[in-house]
Amino acid sequence: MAWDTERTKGLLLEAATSEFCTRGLAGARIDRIAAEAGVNKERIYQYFGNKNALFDAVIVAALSTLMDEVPIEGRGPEAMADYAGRLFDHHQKDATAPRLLFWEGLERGTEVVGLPKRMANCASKVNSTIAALPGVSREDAGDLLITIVSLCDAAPVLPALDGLMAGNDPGRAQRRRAAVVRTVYLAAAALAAEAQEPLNAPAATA
Amino acid sequence: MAWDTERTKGLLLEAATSEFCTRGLAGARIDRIAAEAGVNKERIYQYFGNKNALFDAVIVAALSTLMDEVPIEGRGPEAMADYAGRLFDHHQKDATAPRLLFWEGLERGTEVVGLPKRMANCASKVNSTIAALPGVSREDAGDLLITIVSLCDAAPVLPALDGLMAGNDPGRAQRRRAAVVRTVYLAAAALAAEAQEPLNAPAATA
DNA sequence: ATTAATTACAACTACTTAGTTGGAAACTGG
DNA sequence: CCAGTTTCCAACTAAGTAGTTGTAATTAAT
Repeated sequence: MAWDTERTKGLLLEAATSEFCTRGLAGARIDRIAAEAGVNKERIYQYFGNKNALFDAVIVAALSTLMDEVPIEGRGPEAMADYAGRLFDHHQKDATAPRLLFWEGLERGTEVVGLPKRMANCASKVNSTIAALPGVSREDAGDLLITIVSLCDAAPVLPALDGLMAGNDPGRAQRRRAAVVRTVYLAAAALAAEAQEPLNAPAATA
Repeated sequence: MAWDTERTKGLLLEAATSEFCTRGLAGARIDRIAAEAGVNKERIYQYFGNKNALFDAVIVAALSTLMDEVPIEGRGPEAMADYAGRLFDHHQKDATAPRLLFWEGLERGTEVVGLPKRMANCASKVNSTIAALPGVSREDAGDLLITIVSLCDAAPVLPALDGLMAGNDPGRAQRRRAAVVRTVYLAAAALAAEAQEPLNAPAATA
């Protein structure tokens, strides 16, 4: 059996994803990642460089995977609401992506890694949004996507907020999901309507 | 001059707020907090106990201050949209509260400190929301508030998202603000309308 | 003043951390 | 089988880390 370096890299990346997801960049421990992967930690430095570069690799891999796993499908405001619902469900099942996204935002600020690939991913989502809502501007499509991401990704990262606001009743996750879907539908429908009749500009900004 | 222990505590809390805000719980350094406050670090252990307890004190102080600084005023969906706009502006000027909120969510999970006080604060906001939108249920009011917090607090914590989606054009912060305000208005108006005519239930959850 | 408590602080401890190194083991082509 | 390269790993290093302690200064009550 030849040295299966790809497998080792994969094990390391998987363990690192789990560790960074739960503890963040500052809280993650290289030794723990190596131990969980069953690999000597020196491999991390050979394959990825250092802790920061490993974090970068985890971020790029996880967020790019997510983009493929939850596509925008169909047409009209319903399609965007449906997308939001599926994104919400996905994050409810596995909070890796939203947690990594917020870790990155908090610990890295505006410094983004893997820019070209991620910009391409975002542009692709913007294009899908425009396809779903013909006539909507790129700016409005981007804003709608940010709204969707904010609503779907904040929920699993702020698990206590639900309980603080609504008490401990069961089924509040489902109600939260419904609220997100409805809000996104309303926002998308407003953009679509505005795109149809752009002449009577509503004073929405006031 | 007597021992001004309150001043010392205040200096420590201020320095700790800044340190935890930028670096989080795992990334913060006790030595750095003491140095920035111009106080010996042993004082931290006398006054607050340990690093975690200091973090707790910072969280409770910062979030409770915020609740008072940005009140819900007026009636109708416009009032909720206005509240969202002021919250957005507040966080744009000073991202301390949203950053601490997300640090807490990521590093602490569901374990919330200062529960009674914070539940009271949330209940107060829920009551204000119900006052602004008569007939709305506590659950829907809480959901609307979570929507507002998600939209307003995610923006300063994910500063890169804007650029990734919409490019680097200036004024995108203002457009984002307008989008948040409009979205909140639509969500609040829908809840208000539903409260007026509760008999024909729209299939919003489907 | 004297005493007893509190507040301040520098030095210290025990431990953990990211990152390195030197050499052994496993694979490759000849 | 052999030389050269790559992969592996245990032990090591140098620099922090949270938290403690012994002691001196400050205060207020006697």
